[in-house]
Amino acid sequence: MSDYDFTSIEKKWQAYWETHQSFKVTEDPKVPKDKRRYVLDMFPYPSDAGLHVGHPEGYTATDIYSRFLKMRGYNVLHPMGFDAFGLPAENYAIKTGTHPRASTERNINRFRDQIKSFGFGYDWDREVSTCDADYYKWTQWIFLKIFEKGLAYEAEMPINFCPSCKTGLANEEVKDGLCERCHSRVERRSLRQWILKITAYAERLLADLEKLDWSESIKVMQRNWIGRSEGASVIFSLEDKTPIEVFTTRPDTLFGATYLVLAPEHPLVPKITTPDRKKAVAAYVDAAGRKSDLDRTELAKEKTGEFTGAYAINPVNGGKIPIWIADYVLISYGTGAIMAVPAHDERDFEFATAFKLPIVQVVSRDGKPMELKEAFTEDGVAVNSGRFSGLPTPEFKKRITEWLAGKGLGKATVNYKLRDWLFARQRYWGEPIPLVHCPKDGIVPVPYDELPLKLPDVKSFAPTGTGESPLAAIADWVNVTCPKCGGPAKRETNTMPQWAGSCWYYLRYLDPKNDKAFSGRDKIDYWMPVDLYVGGAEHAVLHLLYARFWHKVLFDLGLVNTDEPFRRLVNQGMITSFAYERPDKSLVPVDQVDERENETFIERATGKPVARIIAKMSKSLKNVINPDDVVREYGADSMRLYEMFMGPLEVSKPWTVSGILGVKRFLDRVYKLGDKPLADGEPPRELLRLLHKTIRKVTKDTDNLCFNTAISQMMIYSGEIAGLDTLPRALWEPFLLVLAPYAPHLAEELWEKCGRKPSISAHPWPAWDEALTVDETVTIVCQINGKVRSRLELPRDLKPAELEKAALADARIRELLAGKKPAKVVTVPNKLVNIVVKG
RNA sequence: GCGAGAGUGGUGAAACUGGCAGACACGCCAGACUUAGGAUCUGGUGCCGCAAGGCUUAAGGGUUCGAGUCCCUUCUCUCGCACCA
Repeated sequence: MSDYDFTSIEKKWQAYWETHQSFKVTEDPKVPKDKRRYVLDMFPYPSDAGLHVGHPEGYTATDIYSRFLKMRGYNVLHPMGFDAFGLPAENYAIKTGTHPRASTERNINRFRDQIKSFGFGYDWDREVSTCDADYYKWTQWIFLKIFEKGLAYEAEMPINFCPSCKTGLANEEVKDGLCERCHSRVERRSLRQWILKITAYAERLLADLEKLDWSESIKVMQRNWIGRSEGASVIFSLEDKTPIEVFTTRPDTLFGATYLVLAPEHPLVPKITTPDRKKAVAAYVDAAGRKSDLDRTELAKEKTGEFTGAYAINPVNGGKIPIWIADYVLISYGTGAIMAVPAHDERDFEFATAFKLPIVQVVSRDGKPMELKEAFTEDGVAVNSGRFSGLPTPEFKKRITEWLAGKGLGKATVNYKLRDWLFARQRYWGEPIPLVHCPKDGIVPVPYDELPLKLPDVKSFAPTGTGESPLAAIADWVNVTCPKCGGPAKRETNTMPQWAGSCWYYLRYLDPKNDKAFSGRDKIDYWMPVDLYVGGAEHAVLHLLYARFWHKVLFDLGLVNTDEPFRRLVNQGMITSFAYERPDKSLVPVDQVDERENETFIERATGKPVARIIAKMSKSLKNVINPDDVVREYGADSMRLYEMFMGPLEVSKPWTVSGILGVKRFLDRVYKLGDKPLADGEPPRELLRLLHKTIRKVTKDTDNLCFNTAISQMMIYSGEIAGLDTLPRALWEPFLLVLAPYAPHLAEELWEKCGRKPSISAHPWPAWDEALTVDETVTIVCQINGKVRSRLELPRDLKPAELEKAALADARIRELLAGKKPAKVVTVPNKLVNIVVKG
């Protein structure tokens, strides 16, 4: 008897797969379209911390699924690569002087080794790195296509600027006013920027979500982010007839508009402000300009504003209403101006109350005015609205919009919260934007045949912080001749954001070495779209929105075959860890806590009890699990199996050491089963039945990504056959086959040990015989008034009358009935009999 | 505040279209063998009760012969959004 030496077994088979190119994929034209699958992982950013346990969770899921599909006869594309441009490498370079390329390469090599140590069946010939010139050549190429299509523009405008990362950020990269990456407070700064017109695709990005098999929560996040709202734009005018356009979703409340509010940045503000209000207004505008978005929202409780001294005319009733400015109105949404209806909008109500402005009710619940202690924002029936009074809200909206349109005073309008995508970074380690600024010809694209525009070497990686990237300091790179007129010109020195490379990497995998095109059209047609995309939910509105946008642009250019890239998306849950919390909610690192009996935990330093909680893994809590350690101590197969056994893929779940021991024991048992002598005879009937049930369950569960229940079925099965002295081949080999996607190294080893030729991954998946899964007898539950009172072991498929008869004949049932007559008997074939008695 | 998802043993979790709640695993208990490093094997283990039996899927109500599952109300947690007019 030998020990389960997982380390040498895993090394052996990883070497075998590598030398035999077991997972190399080609575009075999004989395989029909419905037998091809593209299974994609979100590629990692190779940080210097190495892989964390969250990475192999998604990767294991897709690996099991891909191996499973392959065994079922599919041609499966399952590639891996690296999202390799980005700030951490650059920051490291600033600190140490190491070129980002050097540290990135080192990290990639480490990541690749780590990923390989799990035995994932990637086709490594298709590996891509977004920072390779051969790759970013095509990122630049696609950018130029976007530029040519008029979807990229340059603008100098106030933007989100992270003072710590020293670069501008897209809206999607700011969370609660903090930089999504480093959590510094984001400032407002005016910078020259390159911006992509993602808003031009807002409607399609929204509508096409319907076609996608994605989790509802991600779709909702994207919908909210795009933020479509239907309403009307209405033109108010000043006394001197200057028009002011506002956007409202409630044109039905026009009669209740008692003042207008402009954003402080609104261009009309300086023009309309009366001399006596100039000083106060200018001070307010200045203060608002210096506030960050966070400041503006943090102070949300107290409404502030200033009266401009000007008045506007309400187009529906000729009412003269004051015009205010306030920072609760955003210049970037709608027209930067609103009509305020305090009776029916909470914010306007607050503002009107604070500044003692009139509140006029124009909607009521039932057509009769009611007392308003707060804004009534629901739909209702119009009041105080002239000849529109009495109309229900939706009808009113339609009628008033038509009326306004007829008078040229407004029209139906759709607005989106989505803003254009700020696409320039004032940093070094990214794709150079391939444009040239010529004093004569303006913006001139770098000719396609000069791509890639290579990232030059620099002396200093440090961002200047002035809105210029480190590239600006390299005179002989910056100064060029204009591709158009040949005169002196300057290169664009901004680089692209990290998201650029990941917008299309799934297309490069299809044809990674193509130097004529970003990807061959035949390859795109062969594989696309991605059938299953697995990754973390943190990219819900960043990568996933940007990639959809680029894909749609490529689709419109006729360069790809579908208008959506990722047909099905699954977000794996986070792997968390236990930590401890004092009664005051402060956290205690795990190494400072002792466990006592019955689930109590004591902080060693104080001797006081602390509560066990589930927390994200973090260095400070000392609860980080390093996957390398796990592979070394328990083996890759145990790690794979454990991460899948913990619970459903989509939910987050805490790591426990005892949990991995459980699956390790299972693999130990399976390994020992391999020592039993094999027999060729007919296996026992019950075990054969269990085998077919197991094949069925593992097949269906794997297909549905329900790996935890598939594993539990394999545990049950292995437990049952463990009692045999000799192992019928017919029970053993099919089991190894269903185990193979889950614990591929062990399965290969045992497959070889029982005399089969490797690789098991190339062997067809076993089929189950439905007839063989059927039990001869079934347990019939006998209930009286819904309570289980007895169980009967009966032949299958008895008729209802027979079931009823059997149940009523049961001694226990007769005793409990005590002669009472059943009022009703419900029977469910092969399941139960429920006897209903009264009284 | 709004939106989405979720609340099942000591723990991670199962449960198909309403039909034996708690599969599988951890932990714990008992036994076997005896133990060199998280041993292994067998049995038990939702709660209350000596027992018969009763109770049990966040709480309460409803529909139903029958509800973890469907409907209503409330509570709690996680995530996302948050002056978007």
